[in-house]
Amino acid sequence: MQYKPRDIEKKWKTFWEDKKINKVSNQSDKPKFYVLDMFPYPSGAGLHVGHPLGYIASDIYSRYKRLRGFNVLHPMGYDAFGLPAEQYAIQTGVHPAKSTDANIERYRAQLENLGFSFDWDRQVKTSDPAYYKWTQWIFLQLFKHWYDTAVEKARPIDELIEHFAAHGTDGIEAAGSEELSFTAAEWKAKSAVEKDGILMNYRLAYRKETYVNWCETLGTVLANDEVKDGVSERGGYPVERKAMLQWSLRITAYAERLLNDLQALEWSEAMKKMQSNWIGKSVGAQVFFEIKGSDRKIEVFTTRPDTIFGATYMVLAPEHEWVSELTTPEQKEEVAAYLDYVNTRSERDRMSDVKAVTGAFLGSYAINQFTGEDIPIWIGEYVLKDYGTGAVMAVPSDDDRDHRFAEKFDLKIIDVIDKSKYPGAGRHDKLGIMINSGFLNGMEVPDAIGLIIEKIEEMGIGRGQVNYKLRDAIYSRQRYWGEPFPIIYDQEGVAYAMDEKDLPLDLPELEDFKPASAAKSPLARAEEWVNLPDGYTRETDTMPGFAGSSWYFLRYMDAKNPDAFAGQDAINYWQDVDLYVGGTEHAVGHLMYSRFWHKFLFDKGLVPTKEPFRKLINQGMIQGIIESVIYHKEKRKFISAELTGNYDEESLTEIPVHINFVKDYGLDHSHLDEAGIRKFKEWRPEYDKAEFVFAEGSKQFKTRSEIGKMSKSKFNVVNPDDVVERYGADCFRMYEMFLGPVEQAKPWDTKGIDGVSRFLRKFWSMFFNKQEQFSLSETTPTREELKVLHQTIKKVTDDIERFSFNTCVSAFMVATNELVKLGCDKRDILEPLVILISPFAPHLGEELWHRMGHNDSVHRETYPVLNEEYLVEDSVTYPIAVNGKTRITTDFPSDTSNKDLENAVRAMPELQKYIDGKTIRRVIVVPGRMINVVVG
RNA sequence: GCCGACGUGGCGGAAUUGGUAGACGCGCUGGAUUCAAAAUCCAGUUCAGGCAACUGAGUGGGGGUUCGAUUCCCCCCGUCGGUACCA
Repeated sequence: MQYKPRDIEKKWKTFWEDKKINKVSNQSDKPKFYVLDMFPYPSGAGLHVGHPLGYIASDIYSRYKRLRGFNVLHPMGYDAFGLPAEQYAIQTGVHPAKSTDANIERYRAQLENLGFSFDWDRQVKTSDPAYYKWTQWIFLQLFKHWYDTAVEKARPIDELIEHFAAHGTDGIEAAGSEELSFTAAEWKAKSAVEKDGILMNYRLAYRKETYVNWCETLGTVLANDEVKDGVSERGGYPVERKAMLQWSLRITAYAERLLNDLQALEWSEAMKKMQSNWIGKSVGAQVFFEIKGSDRKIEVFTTRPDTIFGATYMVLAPEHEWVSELTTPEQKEEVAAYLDYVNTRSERDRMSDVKAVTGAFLGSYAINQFTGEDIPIWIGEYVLKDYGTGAVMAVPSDDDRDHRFAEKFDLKIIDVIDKSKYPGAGRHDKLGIMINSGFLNGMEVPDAIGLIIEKIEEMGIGRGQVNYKLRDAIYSRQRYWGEPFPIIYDQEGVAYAMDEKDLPLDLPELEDFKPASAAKSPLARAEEWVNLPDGYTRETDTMPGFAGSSWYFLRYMDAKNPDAFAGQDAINYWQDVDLYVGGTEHAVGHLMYSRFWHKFLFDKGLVPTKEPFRKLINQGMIQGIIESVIYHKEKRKFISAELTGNYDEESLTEIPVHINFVKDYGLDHSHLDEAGIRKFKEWRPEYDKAEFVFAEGSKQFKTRSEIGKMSKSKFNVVNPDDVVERYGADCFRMYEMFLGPVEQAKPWDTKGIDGVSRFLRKFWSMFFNKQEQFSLSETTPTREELKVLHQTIKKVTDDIERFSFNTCVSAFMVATNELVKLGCDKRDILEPLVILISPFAPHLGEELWHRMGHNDSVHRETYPVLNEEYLVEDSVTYPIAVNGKTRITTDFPSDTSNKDLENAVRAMPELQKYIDGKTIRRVIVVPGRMINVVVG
């Protein structure tokens, strides 16, 4: 009987569906286990072979946990709002909801094809009004809360208003954009607009002016990576920095908790480090600098207040609000020119380009109260508006960037730290002895920091402060395809929350998805929707991608609940995610926002856990091979890749070519042969007439190959459906695991799959006799057979527990090779083996299980028990090394003592030639492992 | 630039706590089976030298710790991910 995956897989899929095998209940006597995958964005290119990698791993783990007696939640859904669908709509006029639903349907079919044990009744879709009702609801809660730093907890905004009415800002410790101070009487006297402005300073969801990359021609805001060299990547239109009034979330209020709670998580150290670096806690001081001839004081944050005697100038971010005020008439022209330049630079450029030092002098001076000197005020692109206060006191002697800036513009440098006692210490190290620093002279740096902060506080010009690199998240998008804000404004622009019982606020229907004029979201076009009868207007921006994905894992717990984002019973049962599997590309963004939302819901008493994701496994990307042909733009010829050295790189361009046309793709000698060139010309008729230039004497037109993302635009997408069609889902699953460690990135190569396919046929054949009939022997297994079985149980179990699925597949191969060699056909061996393999190859396992005479699903079985007795060895093979180099191997009985081993080795005649007259200095015996003879 | 990860045969990778480097699979070579092919099976396969026994080298490069380093430490190179509006 041949192994026919196509028939088997279809049969068992139906069986599982009919018997509701994958249905998960929120009530169970079993312990719970929640396994979560990062849900996909349903792109138009469909699922490619890279997507399922993590899903397969988590599915294996889920099925394994079920066999071990857990009630396992393993759901799937779609991150359905996003830019690509909107761009597609702009190009084609197809409504994003329509294209998204079509893509979801395709994803669903592709996912089902792979035999995952998802409980599809819990599927979520972030663009579904029944879902985003709750995204909007959580947003409103953020809007209605402020963060009380005294109790480290979010509190209702009404309590803050009451406090203001009774005591003003007195006794308030709150996370805010800036520090405010007023009395109760002053509060009461304020207008509605003023009160709105003040509350925005405290709300966890608030509006403020922020800078964005604005592209006038495209009429839209661009992401940093859509901007290349100051112009838009699409079309090459100019991009400028523009201030816009936008919603933000006050994630900074939670910075300390986000940092501290990392400790208890079972995440990789690398991941925790990335998060903590992103939060970027630094301890230092806030200092106000007086400005000569002005009442203004410039606020700076510095981690090195000890170096304040060396602060010889100041640098403001070019966007700093006082730039124009502090610019003197003589400097006006220069400053304006510089601001024009900075406007064309993306934040990324400004941070990474450290060699090109740029700046402009404003003409004004601040006063360094410690040296008493006037210090010039500059602007420079290396100071970013949203980092700290957007202004730095520059200490060229102890900061690299300040140093480069001072050298370039010939500014004064005063050495304030003598590092001679600490050879090897760099400019940034907080080490050395203070010099040229008045009362600090002679002190060690750490002591000086303490004293200067005291002094700064005493002088009333600042105080010790903790600062975070983490910035509040901009939450507005001028786009159509996102959650509408449940916010309305009165004629004066005061923001009000919509009534919660009117949620969800549905997206209005539109014909045209292009941005509206004057930097407005497309929603501004839906005038009837925007303008309410009573004169109020709706917010026209929509929420960003991370809105829906910041809480979706909670919705799965109770996906259809109409009365809450999830019912309290369900949340109390499932608690949190035990295992979260997803890509490192989400290491900071998504994981940080989810943690923030979760903590907020925890403060509200709506979730019982402080952290959403207990354990995190990062899956590496499966990359594709990008093949391109080299085209000479002016000569309009294609150049074989090995000849490009003869041409100016500027005149050449790479044109991606479909990998199916390329011979030996991914290899050094990847090329187009005659047929390949013909296919290429048929595919891209615009190049029909172009000449192909070959290397002399060569018939192969070489292509350039590189490893990169699989994407529609690179024509290198490999669809799992095609692989499944040919080899079966079980083979695909095992092959993806076999490729290598889940965490590691690796290129896809379909060629190797034959090995796994051969293995599955071999495994299958163990259950059949020579007449190809299903046949098992009921005789008692030999010790040797039992050893193979129990070694495999041990290896596979250990490896699943440490998420090493590639070595599990190897273990199954090894076991099969050995059992076939032993001619084993015994039920007592093969039955446990089928259970063991069923998480990896669920259809194959089910088929064999039923053929063995069982009626219930193998996936409801109990995991085989390891018996260590069968693993005991009588003898150990010792490698014997001389000076660390292995020379011979010999068997010894397992219970030989170290002393006996040493004596036996010393006496071995075959070892003498390696000792070669030298003396044996030592013999190192590692019991059960190896023996090393040290000679010299 | 900054933060993080990775680098082992022709290829994907294994070596779990510092203890036989290359498990398992692909590919390749030779053979069996076949009219032939596919499929299957057997043997070999890190590199260099040698008919062989064997000898030497070898885990991106350089240095260090150790009886012993793919594994630990320092420096360098390369690739990938993130860098706040791609998802």
